Amino acid sequence: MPSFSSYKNPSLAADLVVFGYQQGILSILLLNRNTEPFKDQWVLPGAFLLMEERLRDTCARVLKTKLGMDDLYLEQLCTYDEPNRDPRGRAIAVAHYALVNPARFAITAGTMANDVKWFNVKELPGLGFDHDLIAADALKSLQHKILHYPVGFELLNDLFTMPELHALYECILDISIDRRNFRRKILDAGYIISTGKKREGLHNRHPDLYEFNKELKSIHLSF
Amino acid sequence: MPSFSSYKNPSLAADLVVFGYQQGILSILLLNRNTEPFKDQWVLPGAFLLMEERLRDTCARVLKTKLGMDDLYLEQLCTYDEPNRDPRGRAIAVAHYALVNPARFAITAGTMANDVKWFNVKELPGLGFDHDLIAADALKSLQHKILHYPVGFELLNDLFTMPELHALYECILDISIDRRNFRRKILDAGYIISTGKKREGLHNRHPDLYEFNKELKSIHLSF
DNA sequence: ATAGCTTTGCGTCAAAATAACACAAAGACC
DNA sequence: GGTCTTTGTGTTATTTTGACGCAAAGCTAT
Repeated sequence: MPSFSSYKNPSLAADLVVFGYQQGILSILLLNRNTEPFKDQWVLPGAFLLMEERLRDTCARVLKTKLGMDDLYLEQLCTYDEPNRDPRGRAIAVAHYALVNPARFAITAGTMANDVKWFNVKELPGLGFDHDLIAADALKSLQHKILHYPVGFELLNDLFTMPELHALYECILDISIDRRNFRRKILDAGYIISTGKKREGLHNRHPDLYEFNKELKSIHLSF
Repeated sequence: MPSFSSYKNPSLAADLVVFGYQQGILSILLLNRNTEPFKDQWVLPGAFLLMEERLRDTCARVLKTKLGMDDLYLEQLCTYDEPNRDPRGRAIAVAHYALVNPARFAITAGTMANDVKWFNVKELPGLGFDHDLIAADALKSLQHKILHYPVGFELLNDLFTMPELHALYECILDISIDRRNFRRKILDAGYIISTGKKREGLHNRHPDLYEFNKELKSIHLSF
C-alpha cells in the first residue's frame, strides 16, 4: 500500500476553554501572551498537535504543563478554519472545553503566575486571535450540555447540596429558576442521590448532601 | 512578526455524509474505492484540505467535482483523530454532513457512475476507514438537529404536504409519531405556512401544500 | 429560653402541554 | 351511489409545568 505523499498541510492546534466554578461564578482560564502576535493580550490556552498525539492528548499536555491540572472532563467542540485567524500562517484549531473544580488545583505563585488567570465568563476581556468567538461558542455548548448530560458534578465537589447545584445551573444558564421546581425536576430525573448526610457548619438550616447518579448516561431537563 | 516554522503536520481532510431523502427512505451517498487501501469497499466522499481553502470549500469542491452537486446545506461535525484511522499515514478528518433533495440532481451514468451510490442508512454496508463511526455519528447529529432547527425543508421540495413532512420525521427519527399530534405541534411552532394550494393527481383526498417559514431560526420539537 | 430571621424541604393548585383517539370531509374506484 | 383510503379537525384524559404557601431547621439577639 502506498503511503500518500503529504500535501502541504496547515498547522493543527487544540485550543482549550477551561471552565471553572467557584463562589457562584463561572470562569474560564486565560493566558497572557508574552510574544507577538497579540503580545500582552489574553488568549485561550492551546498547543499544536504533535504527530504522535491525539487531540485529547494535546489538551492533556496543555492542562498538565501550562496549568498543572490533570484528569479533567474534556469535550471536543468544532473546528475553526478561517484562513486569517492566525497572522503567522495557516493554522486550524479544534476547540475543546474542560470542566474543572478549581478547589482541586490551588492557584500557586509557581504554576499559576501572573500570566494565568481566571476570568468571569460575563466579564471577559477582548481576546486575541478568534478566541472571543471560540469562548462564546464553548459557553453555548456547555449550556446545552448541562441540560442533556450529567456534567455539573465535574464542577462541584463529590458531595454537594441542592442549593449549590441550583446556583450552578442558574449561573451557567444565566437564568433564574424557581428553587422548588428545580428540586422536583432534578430529583424526578434521578440525576442525584441523597446520601442522608447534611452539610454542617453553615448558617441556618443545614442542607442535605447529595452525590451524582453515575449510572445516568443522559438526562432531559428544561428550564 | 515571526511566521512560525511549521511543525510536521498531519494531513487534514473533510469527509462528507451526504443525506438524501426519497421514496420515504433516508440514504447517504457512498463511493466505491478503486485504489488501496480499502479497494472495492464503500467509503464516504472526502478530500484533503488545500492550503487556500476553508473546510466548507473543500466540501463544496467534493460535492461539485465528484458528485455534481452544489448549493447544499452543510454542517460541520466533529473531528476524527485516531492515529491509525488511515493506514497510509496520519490523517485527521473533520466530518460534515450535507442535506440534499436527490430530485434536484438526477443520477446519470456520467456523474453517478457505478462507483457512486445511495444507500439506505438502515442498510449500510461495512465502510472503509472509520467511516461507519462517522456515518453513525452524523445520523445522530441530524436526528438532534431536526428537532431544534428547521432543516427538513433541505430534503424536501419547496412545496410539500403534511404527510410528507410527517413521514420525513418518522424516517429520520426512526420512531412512529401520531399524525394528528404531529400536525398540531408543527403548526403551533409556526414551522410551516399553508399556501392554500393542494397537491393534485394523487389518490384519495388531496393534501394541502405548505412551504417552510424561512424567518424561523430555531424551533423546539419533542416527539 | 424564646422571639425573630434566614434557609431549606415539602406540598398545593391552576395552567399548559401531551398522548390517545373519534369523526367527518375529500377523492378514487367499483 | 356505495365503499374504501387518505386527510383535516376536534375532544378528552393524563402528565408536566410554573407559581407559590407553609412549616421545620438552625442561627442570633435579647
